[in-house]
Amino acid sequence: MSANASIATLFNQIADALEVLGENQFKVMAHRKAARILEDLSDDVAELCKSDPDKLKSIDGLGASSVQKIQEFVATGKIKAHDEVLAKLPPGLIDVLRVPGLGPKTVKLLWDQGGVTDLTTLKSQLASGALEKLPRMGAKTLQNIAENLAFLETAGDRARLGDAMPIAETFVTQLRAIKGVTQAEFAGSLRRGRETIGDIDLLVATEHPAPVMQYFCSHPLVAKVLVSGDTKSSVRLNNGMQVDLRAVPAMNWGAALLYFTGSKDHNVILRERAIERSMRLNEYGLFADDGDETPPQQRGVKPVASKTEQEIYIKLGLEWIAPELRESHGEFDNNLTKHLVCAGDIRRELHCHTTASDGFLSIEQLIETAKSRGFDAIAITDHSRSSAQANGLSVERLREHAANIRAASAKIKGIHVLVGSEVDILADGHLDYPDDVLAELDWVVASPHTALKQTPEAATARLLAAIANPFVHVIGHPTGRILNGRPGLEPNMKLVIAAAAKAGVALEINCNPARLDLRDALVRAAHEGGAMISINTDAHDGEHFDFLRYGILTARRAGLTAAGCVNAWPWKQFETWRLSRGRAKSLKNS
DNA sequence: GCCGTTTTCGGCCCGACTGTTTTCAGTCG
Repeated sequence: MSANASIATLFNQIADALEVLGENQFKVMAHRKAARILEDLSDDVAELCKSDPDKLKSIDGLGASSVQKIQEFVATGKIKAHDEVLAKLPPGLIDVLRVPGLGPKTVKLLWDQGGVTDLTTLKSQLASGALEKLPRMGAKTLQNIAENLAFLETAGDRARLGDAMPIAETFVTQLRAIKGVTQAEFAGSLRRGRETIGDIDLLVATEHPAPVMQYFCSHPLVAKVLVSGDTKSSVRLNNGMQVDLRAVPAMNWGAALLYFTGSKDHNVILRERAIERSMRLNEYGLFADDGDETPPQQRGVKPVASKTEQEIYIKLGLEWIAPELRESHGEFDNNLTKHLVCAGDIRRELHCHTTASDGFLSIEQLIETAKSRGFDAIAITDHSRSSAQANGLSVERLREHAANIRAASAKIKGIHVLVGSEVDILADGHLDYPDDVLAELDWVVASPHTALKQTPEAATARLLAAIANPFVHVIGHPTGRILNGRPGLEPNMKLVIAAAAKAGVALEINCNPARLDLRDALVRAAHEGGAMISINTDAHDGEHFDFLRYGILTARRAGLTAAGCVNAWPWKQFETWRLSRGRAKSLKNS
């Protein structure tokens, strides 16, 4: 685990412990915010402590106390304040907070008066009936705790973006079909395009929410209704995923969509801007602050803005900010919305596989698929010889495959076909084919597939060696991570990005939702560091071309522009760059 | 704990829903 992730974990644990101990809630929130900042930070904090400690101190949300803790961890591997605050609680008590519905107050009560010290004692105390005499512990509450504890024991990780999106879209389509529903969208982290999703947030506009709530709670995918109110319901699906639905009148649509899209930190800043302008913002709208404590929407006060997100941003002195940027990462000072790359900008696919290695489409099918999507080119990049598990090509098979690709290309007009390879970057940084073989190719994606647990130093040297090879165009899925699977390489990305920028090698956003590699924060660092980005689906089948949307969301979260993405460049510009690498040959038919 | 174009002290977002309550505490997002 990186230092950033380790420290973020400790900060979250401090927050959990402080909360159970009943400490100031703003102190708790400050620790959680610091943890979020560390998780999203592209720089390695250990590196930063050494090379640029001032940058650490300048990060908004990290104060003197947090910086001191970070420096302490980097120097000693521990945080004294963490040890001290956790020593005040039984070792397993903060795990009890993970049970849905159990917050700090209840956990404190269970500990003080119920003999609960961890998840095991919670289970045994529930079974023994010892908790029944506690205040506010009725039969219903105890039953919910037992059910939620059982759920926690089987619950998996956060859902991947690519798993949550199709489910959300199914619901949205069905909700839109209900009479009286004028609008329906998914919101939350899904709309912001985060790589993993805690739960799916759905929003509908309707003047008649009752039938919508009834439809939702009785949906065939629903395993358990968690909450069901007049305007808000939550359910757990058969696959364990939680889905929340909120219904609002059409006139409140924009305010609600803004509110439920988040992020939390983005919304806090919006509300602060509202207060600075003598207004208040909630999920019903932006209202003039008249000093009355009762919420304005309950008094029939007409909002200043509420129907669309755009008009709310405008009244707050801002232009609309794309959901992918709403993470409080500088979007208020530098709103890149108008410049972000979008799916329509993508003109070519530069990493995909045929049946020659581990794909499911023939060369012809792959080319036709790319053509049908309106692409001007496709690079066919089957695996190299070391990827035996993926039926990687020997040099002989590669040459035969190349001839087959050129033959197919000659038959299919209207699209450029690049003969390429996804070449393994071996553990020591050597590529899986010798340079004279690479020189026969139009296009080279170099990717790590094995030895993904090597040290950061070895990983850095490995990627730098691949970048230094003059035949390489793109480093494919640079870290090799699998979401909810394996962490992958942890190279010094500052050095990798600088080298890629200098050499003119692109770094990939692999769109496969299990990968999304590079991840958003590293794409941001790469783009800002002057490295080119290549967004590729790594398609092994026709439908994998649809993964592009996930790569685009990741790119937009990073503030990537079309100009920074080689897949979006005009063909001539792309060719000039491609041919500048190694001795790649120009296409016969170009 | 963090922050500052009125502030180095005094604020820091707020509403829906549930369960246990006779008026509200706790959780969640």
